[in-house]
Amino acid sequence: MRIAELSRRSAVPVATIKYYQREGLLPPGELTSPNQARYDERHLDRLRLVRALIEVGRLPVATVRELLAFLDQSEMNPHYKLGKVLRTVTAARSGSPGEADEAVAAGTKEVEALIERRGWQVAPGAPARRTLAEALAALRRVGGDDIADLIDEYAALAERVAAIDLRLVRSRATPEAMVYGALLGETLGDTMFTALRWLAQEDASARALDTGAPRVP
Amino acid sequence: MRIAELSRRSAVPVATIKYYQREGLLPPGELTSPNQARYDERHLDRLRLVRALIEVGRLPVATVRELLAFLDQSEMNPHYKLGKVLRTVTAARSGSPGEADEAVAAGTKEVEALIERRGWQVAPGAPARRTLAEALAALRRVGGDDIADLIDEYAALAERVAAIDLRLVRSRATPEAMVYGALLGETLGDTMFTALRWLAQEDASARALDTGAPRVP
DNA sequence: GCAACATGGATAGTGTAACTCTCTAATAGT
DNA sequence: ACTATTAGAGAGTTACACTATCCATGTTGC
Repeated sequence: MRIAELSRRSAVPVATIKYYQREGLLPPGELTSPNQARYDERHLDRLRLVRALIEVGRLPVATVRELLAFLDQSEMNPHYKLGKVLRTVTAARSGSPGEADEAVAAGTKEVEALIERRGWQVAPGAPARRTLAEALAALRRVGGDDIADLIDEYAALAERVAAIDLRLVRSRATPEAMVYGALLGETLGDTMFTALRWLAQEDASARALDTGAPRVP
Repeated sequence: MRIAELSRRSAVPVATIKYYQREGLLPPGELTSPNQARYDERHLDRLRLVRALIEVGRLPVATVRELLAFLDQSEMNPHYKLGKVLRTVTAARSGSPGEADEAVAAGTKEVEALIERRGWQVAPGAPARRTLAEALAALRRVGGDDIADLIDEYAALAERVAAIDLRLVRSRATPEAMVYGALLGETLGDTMFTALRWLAQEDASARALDTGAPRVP
């Protein structure tokens, strides 16, 4: 197919497709002449993945490029690749590191204690450690200690969510499919779970606090 | 205190404080002369909250302004206020609406069926509905049907997370404190839970897929 | 065969968000 | 007196994700 059809089928403007190609998110089409190229289903699949990661998964373009580069590396050990993918996604979805005052230091200690308590195996440099430490520090700074104190209960549920994720990943046939599944789980799956939590929260509020269903103003 | 001290104690640059004042996130100080103002602890608390919502909760400045305006409205019914807060936060954290093709329409149907199955009370226009529908549609477009098919299991856990959130909110003394707690839970608490999920995922991968702890390259 | 439209590739421009800088006149502290 | 600081307003900056314009070539409908 030509670029116009690729654009129509993916609902992505031609200019944007060209932009993604420049940025290395989408391989060039097969040139049939100096200014004509042909695209196939693989381009369409890739484009759909890119849009899903950017729009639904809210990943920056630069991160998507990194992730796709990993996926395309067939000579990399899949287990190593999986670690890279997890780390890249979490690093991108964490904010930029705030400054480390004593509140964050205390949060870091809390995180270490939690990991110890639950016997989790987590790399020392995992971005999620810092994200969690900063979230705890922020909660304690603004009067949300009661929330921070329930971290063990939340952790127990997070573990069960991760167990579902893992079961999914393992059910996939090849190591490559497992890595791909882990990527989807950590980006789109995360968005999905967050939305489910919002719905459940709204239900809980409506039910218990008698707000009624929040009205559209 | 003067603005320099406010800046030092909050670790927010003076120029940024002035920007937040212009944007209506922070009330002006008490003017003691045409070009001198005094700030107190309430300003510091507010500033800390603003930074936490922006940096840790990843909310846009415009959304924070909206939320603070609700919190400051003392004459608004707290239950209504709570609904407004939930809706405002979820709307901000959802992406901008993508176009509604037939995949999203199918996702919407799935979401409605799920809400029905679980007996959830959710307003028809809740932003989370669309977010979830788009996440499902995206998953199915990129080969993540297996993930989308587990939505009921995820929903059951989301319900339990929401139950913890609710218990917290109810344990607060006044209606105003409850609304404030709900805000913290839905922003900072969400960041906290997501980070916990990442840690649990890394543990699960390390344990079951034998990746070893992912190394820092 | 040829006019109208489409394409690849390069470059430049746009819009938004969140700051950050500069300036002025007027204090505050010493 | 003199240096540093401040309020308030406006302009400038940076990062990001597109979006638009060109031009030389191709393709296509008639």
